[in-house]
Amino acid sequence: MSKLFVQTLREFPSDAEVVSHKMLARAGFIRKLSSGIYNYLPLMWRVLRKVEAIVREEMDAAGAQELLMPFVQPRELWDESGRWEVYGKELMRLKDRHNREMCLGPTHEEVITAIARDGIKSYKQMPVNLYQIQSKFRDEVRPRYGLLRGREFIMKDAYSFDVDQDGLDKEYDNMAAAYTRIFERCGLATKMVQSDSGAIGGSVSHEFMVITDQDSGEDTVLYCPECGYAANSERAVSELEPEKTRSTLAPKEYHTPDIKSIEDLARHFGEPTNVILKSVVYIVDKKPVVAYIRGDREIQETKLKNALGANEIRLASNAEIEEIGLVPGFIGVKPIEIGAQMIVDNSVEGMEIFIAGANKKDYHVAGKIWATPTCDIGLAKENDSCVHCGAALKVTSGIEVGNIFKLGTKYSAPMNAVFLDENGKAKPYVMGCYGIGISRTAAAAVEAHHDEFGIKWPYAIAPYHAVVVPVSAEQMPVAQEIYEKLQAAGIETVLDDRDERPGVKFKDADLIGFPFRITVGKTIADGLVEFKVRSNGEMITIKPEEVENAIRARII
RNA sequence: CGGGAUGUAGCGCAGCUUGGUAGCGCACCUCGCUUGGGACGAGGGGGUCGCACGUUCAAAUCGUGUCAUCCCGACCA
Repeated sequence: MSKLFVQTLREFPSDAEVVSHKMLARAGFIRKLSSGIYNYLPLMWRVLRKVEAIVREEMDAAGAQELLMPFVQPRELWDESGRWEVYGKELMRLKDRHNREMCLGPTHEEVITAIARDGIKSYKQMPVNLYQIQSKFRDEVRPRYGLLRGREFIMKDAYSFDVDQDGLDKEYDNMAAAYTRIFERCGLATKMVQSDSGAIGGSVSHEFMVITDQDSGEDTVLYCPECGYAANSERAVSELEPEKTRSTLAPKEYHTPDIKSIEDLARHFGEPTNVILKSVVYIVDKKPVVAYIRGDREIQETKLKNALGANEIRLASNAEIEEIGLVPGFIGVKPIEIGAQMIVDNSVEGMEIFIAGANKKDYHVAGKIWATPTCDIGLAKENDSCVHCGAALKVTSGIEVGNIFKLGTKYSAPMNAVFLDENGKAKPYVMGCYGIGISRTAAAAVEAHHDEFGIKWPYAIAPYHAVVVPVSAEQMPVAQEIYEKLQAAGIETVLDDRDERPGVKFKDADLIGFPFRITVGKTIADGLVEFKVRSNGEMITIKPEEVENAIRARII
């Protein structure tokens, strides 16, 4: 321990917000170099290598082959897939000395597709699954939460190539099974949930979410306790009550001076919020779009974006709303007359008589629904009905540690990455891609396993398995002996040989999170040492020669 | 990109209002003492006060600009 390069801090760093960031920084695992960019110090690197080792074992066992692609990539490749333009500012671009445009790889679909294009010419060479473990760079608009959302992070990314959809479906299931094993071995309980495909693209995708009790999860997951349906809120679908909602107001115009919000309107009229039409104006790819939804529901912007096939979406400012001839707070159902696109959520279908803005200041109007096609752009909520079995949905927050996508020919077709089938016909590969955030997984483990004193590493990914703490110098020889025996037995052990008071050693041991602590103190007079389990606080007094078995009995 | 805040020693902070030779706690070094849950005493090392320009006899302190960091939002694997 005296030689271990680790500096624990007495206090949490002031710039840390979430528990994993606070703990890892204070316990000397990481140190920030720049916003969203961290040094992985020796303890952290040991953890990361353990996570990587588990990932490698399971990926190899699942038939994938490891390779390593360059971190720096040429623009030409990204032009082929069309993502140089689409990816946006998140793509870290740079120029070399010849003024050639390059980028730092945020993901490697382009490169791997180029590799496959050169190497896979025949259907006989497939299926194949290639993966790498490497640093990725994404210039996040707002990095935060330490390792949970860094700009540079370590990721395992795998890409599969198949001759047809059937092959892809099989590999997708194969990867899902491997992922489940990986996270289990890392000591993490995960849920596999349906997700939106985002910038990677493709038809079907799932995320692996670590479910924590805290609010540290950035994603919201809806799941059905009855049938097992689970989805990210960006994608989750649900059913509303079948009954129609109708306002009791007579169909006419009402004076509503300065009453703009749904809540105020509900109070003013003495009506429930579900008979009020909510209108929200967005700027979608630079054009205004008015989205409608039932007053008690919320718009899910990712769904809206997908429904419109859009790339960029944001709320319109009041000025922009006025510019297209609408009155903020009093937007009604006729923007189509002034040229803005309309999109209506399914929830509006169940509104028979409703209250909406009158398109003029200080007036609302009650009336009947107008006929228009609807789609799903609403956020599913807790207690909505499951579309599969009707049970009430539940909500939880999660940390996304892995995701799997069915890409199909999204990259192979535009990049002309083809093979010859049995009939000598050229076809694009059917691809899948599969990611695991290595550094995020390690941080998620801290989120899931800690207490007020520090980290409680799961045994499989702990930087070390055990620490031997001699209370005073007299106990050093016995401590040294135990340390050496454990090391020889393959249990990675640290001997706290520092000239510190026991309190300091105990605090550091708890903070760093060694799964097992062996304390050599007064009881050694009776030939006994104290054996403490970090995860559950179990503490027993045993003979030194029993320590190894005590540890083995407690790891599964 | 919008809103808010903060930059002073490795970490946590005070000093700034009212300009006058930069401080505290922890950490670090030396000595003593202490040893079952972050002891104590004495001595010591370490800072272009984010950077630039300006005002002034004099700037950590006032002004302008700039950069960085953090929080909320928008965004995102």
